[in-house]
Amino acid sequence: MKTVSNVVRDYPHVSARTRERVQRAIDELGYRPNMMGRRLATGKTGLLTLAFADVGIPYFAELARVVSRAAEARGYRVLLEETDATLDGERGILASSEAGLVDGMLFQPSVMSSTEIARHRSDLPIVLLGETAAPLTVDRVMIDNVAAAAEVTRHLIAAGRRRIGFVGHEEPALSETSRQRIMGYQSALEEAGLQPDAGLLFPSASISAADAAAAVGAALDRGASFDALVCRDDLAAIGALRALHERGLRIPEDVAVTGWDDIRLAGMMFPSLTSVAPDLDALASQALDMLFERMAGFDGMGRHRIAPHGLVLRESAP
Amino acid sequence: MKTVSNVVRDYPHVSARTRERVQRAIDELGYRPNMMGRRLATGKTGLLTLAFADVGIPYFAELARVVSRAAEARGYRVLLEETDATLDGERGILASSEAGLVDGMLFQPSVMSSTEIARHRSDLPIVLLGETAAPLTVDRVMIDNVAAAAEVTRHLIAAGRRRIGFVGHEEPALSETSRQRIMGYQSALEEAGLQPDAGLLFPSASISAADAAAAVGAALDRGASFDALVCRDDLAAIGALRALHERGLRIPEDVAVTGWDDIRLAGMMFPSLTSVAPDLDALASQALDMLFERMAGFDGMGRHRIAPHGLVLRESAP
DNA sequence: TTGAAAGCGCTAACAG
DNA sequence: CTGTTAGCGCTTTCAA
Repeated sequence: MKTVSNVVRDYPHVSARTRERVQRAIDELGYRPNMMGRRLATGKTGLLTLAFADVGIPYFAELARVVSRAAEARGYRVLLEETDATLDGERGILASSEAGLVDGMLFQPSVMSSTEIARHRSDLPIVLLGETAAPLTVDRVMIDNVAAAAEVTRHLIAAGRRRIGFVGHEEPALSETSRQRIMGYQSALEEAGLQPDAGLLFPSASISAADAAAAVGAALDRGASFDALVCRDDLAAIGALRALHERGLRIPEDVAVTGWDDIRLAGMMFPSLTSVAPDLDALASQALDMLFERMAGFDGMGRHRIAPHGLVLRESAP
Repeated sequence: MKTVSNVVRDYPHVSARTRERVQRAIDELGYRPNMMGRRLATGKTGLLTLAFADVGIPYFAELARVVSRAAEARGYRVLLEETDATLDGERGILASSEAGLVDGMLFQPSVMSSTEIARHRSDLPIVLLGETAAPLTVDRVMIDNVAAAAEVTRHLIAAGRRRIGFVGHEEPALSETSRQRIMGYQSALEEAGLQPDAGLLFPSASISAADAAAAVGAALDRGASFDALVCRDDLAAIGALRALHERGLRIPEDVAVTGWDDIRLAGMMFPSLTSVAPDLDALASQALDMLFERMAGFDGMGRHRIAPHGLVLRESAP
């Protein structure tokens, strides 16, 4: 029994002859190791949960891809879990009454508060993704949203834009993501001596191109005037493009537009989207590094890491 | 031990008093049932694999979402597996040397041949998704691609289009998906007395908007002339829109464009995309129905089911 | 209605 | 280097 186990797992101290004999039997019988047995015995499942709002949102889909590849490289598989950005959904993720299904979890909360996350004392190693306020006790990776938002805003200012709006944040309850991006946007305006104008903030009913288009369209129809839009994410930017196109405005001549996330389709819009590009590979590997350290027993304070980002200049805001 | 097990699983024949006593102990101790133990004992894992090329492709991301919700409603979780549309990737999925990790699998092959799939005698219940030729022995769900392609082509013909191209299939090796769509397209042309023109087939180097844009752009630049494009999928359509825009052609006035899959962003393009809309909910639930029957022991011939589809008319081909 | 015993398929510790 | 003996945490008989 043990010898077979050793052969299956490539344990070195097995004589070539025995190994070969066992292997032949394995092949003949079509034996497949049963994971559940192995995992019960070792206590490791080889599974990770990746939880976020909705795979149908391109950013998350691309994140899932990157995480899943990175996990696979470390011998892990990924279980996808969607919260629909609801409190219940997110609580369900943390509560998930069954233990031992996964060895660790990568979790991007949308609405849960830092304190509620902190209160959840679970034995499951967790690393948080994204900007939602993370408790000091929990690891987290994000990009520097404030800095990136300031960069993109500065880029517009340098191109001569003076009335710069912001599109796509939630209302009335701002997500931490939106808050940080708006902070960066505002600080860049102020640093250039421009007056932030609350009338140039255009919230969207949901994270979707359709709602962003509706918001920008309504603003234009009631006479709002701006020469650039910083969008919370690429979906909002795509919606903004659509609303502007519909009303015959030229992009970027009349209004420059920037997105965020640099999703695959960003370059295929017309005009193509200038966008903040988080380094997903770095983000995923930093997150997994910390998660594996936790799984290996590390029990220190929460580490908060910053993943790099870039700004990809395209036609919508050259 | 057994009594606790009974309480945990809500087995009815436990006295109220005992149940209450056990429950209190569970709460105090923070006991969580360990899935691996349960699953080893029952032989069921509660896990399903969903395998396809790439979650970064919007259609697959949306499919993942629908499947994952439908599976959850039946008490199952979904393990995501990507093949990158490579033969090795797909073989790896079928071979996956460990048994017992999942109870069943939904698999959308991209390149594997029907015979190779058939040859793979595995004890794992499988249902195939999509058009790739499926062996008679294996269950499969798809939409009627030939019919849908004919419908969309007829729609263009009815709108007065006469030189209708097809965009986005592979070259030189056509996928079964593309083959069926081209068949439907061609049959609608012929039925209207239009001459199919091989010069109006514009293959794309990959399933991506960028390559489709390059293909359509190159065709236009070498003088190809057409008044409508049936695109293999929405990504190809988005690429086609881009190439047409770049060259100052009006859509739909000069060229009408149709997509396929009706991804979320289809309605947000400018102009918004007319698209074939597969009924993903129906597709997922039919697939899961058959999969659960297999998991329950059904061992008959492969069932080949057709899920419904619609045609969503939007600005690009009203 | 409750409890005792056996075993799911594997690995870890130990002995030979 | 190989084999034996105990579990991992649960469920499933089967008795009490």
